[in-house]
Amino acid sequence: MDSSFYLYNSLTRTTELFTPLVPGKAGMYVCGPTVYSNAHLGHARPAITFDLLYRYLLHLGYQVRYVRNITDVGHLEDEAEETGEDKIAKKARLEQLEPMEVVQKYMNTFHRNMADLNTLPPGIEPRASGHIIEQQVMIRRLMEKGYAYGINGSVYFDVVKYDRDFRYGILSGRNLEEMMSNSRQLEGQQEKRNPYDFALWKKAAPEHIMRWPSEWSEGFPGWHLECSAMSTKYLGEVFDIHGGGMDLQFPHHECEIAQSTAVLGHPTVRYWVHNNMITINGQKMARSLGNFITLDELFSGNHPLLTQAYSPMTIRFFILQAHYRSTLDFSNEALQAAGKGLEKLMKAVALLDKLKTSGSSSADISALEQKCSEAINDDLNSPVLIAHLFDGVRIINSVYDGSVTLTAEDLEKLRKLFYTYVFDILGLKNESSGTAQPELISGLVELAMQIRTNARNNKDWGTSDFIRNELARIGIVVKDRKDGFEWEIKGD
RNA sequence: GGUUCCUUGGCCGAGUGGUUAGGUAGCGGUCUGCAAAACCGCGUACGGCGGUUCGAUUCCGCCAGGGACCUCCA
Repeated sequence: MDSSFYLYNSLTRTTELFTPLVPGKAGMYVCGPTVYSNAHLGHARPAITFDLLYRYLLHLGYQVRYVRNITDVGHLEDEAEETGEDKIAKKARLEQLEPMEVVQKYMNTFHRNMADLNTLPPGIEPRASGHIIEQQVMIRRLMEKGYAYGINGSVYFDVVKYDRDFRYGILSGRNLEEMMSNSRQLEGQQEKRNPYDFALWKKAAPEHIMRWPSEWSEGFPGWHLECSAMSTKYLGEVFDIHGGGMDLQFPHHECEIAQSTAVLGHPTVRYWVHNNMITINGQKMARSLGNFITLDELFSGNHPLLTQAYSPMTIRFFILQAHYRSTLDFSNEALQAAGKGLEKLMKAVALLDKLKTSGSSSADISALEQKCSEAINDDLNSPVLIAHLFDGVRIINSVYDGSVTLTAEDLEKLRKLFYTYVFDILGLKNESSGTAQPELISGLVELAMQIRTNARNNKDWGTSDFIRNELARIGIVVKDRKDGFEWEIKGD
């Protein structure tokens, strides 16, 4: 099996052959959510993108350490303003909850949504609030090395000094001098030596609940610091993959690079991988823009913009049908199309067990295998992979209809191909409504169909159609075939 | 204003210097008692204007439109 896996590296802006730091092992850190409200469609993009990457690395035989953090402290409403309030703390105030209740509430929802989307849980899911010590240690080291300065109980990262010794802006392609000459002057940042310096430690205002003691002040860590501290703690000073949304490239990931490099003297991440955004009416879907649809709303159809509910697998398939580095535009029409396509794919998979084999094959399964492998190896090109799988769908349906033949060996190969790509790698699963009493239902349907078959034998089309129509009305679809009939419970 | 990306058929969305992406929707056909499903076929898609080339949707330039980042964001 060809395992030359190529991945686009945002840092070098090229597609590179993936070679792990340690043969047979892969380390991956992905920026998780800030848990202060419900997860929306946009959050499904990185979750599914990096789930695909995780699953594919596992498929290739790597022992993968997958770390995805939960930001539960330190994320300010407005980094630039001195008045910036911690997002969690703000929500806690609004909902009259303990900050940790807010965190737990939305973390639970996030986990439920992720499980619904059939994403595999990360191996380690560290929380910022659980790594205050590690972050403080890092601040201390940054201060010792002269890359951080304290003032009025807060500590800031010295971007200018860092830029002199290394270079600030390598990931986002920015130049500090240009940035400074082009930036508008913001009010209320007198504490910092430079507007692009960012907080490592913030002194907590008297009313601030989330606070930890430190030699600088009672306060809390800055947002960017947690990822630097936790990624190196669990993955080492150099690790393979760091993922996240493109919108995190600057400043978040840029600051992470600066912090880690300043402490260690060398870069830590080998492949930076960024997923693109989901748009709605051509605009990025974001909590702060207010144009978002939560995953629960999508699953229930309970949102003014939704004409119907969409199942988790429809959402997953919708996302996988676009390349992860392209924007993906939300619309009901697009989601419905994805749902229909997924249904077609899953029906074909179910058909694999009903196919008859022949002495010879009239379809080239090996060629299909090759194409699928090439697609996924080409920077996780899931849309092309899916296109090839639909070629396989046509083969399956044609074999079922008898216009294409397969040997037992080829059929086994095709079955393995579909199971591997559809279930293991793309992470799709069957959602057919697990009805409560399948035996009772099938017994009743079989009874009705027996009556219908008798009617058909007597060319009593009226009775035949009546039974078919009535079954359809309660959601059971009848399909007549040359040699009998089939029926199935229609999914939503 | 700075940096950067995008513009593909009704919709979503791949891709390529000359050959079918795929899904969905539409149309025609096969099959069927009629359907459904499936299969087969179809519709002159590559924002505009120039250039390079034997040949450009694909490369270059200009123009138009849109997006992302430069605040928090997946």
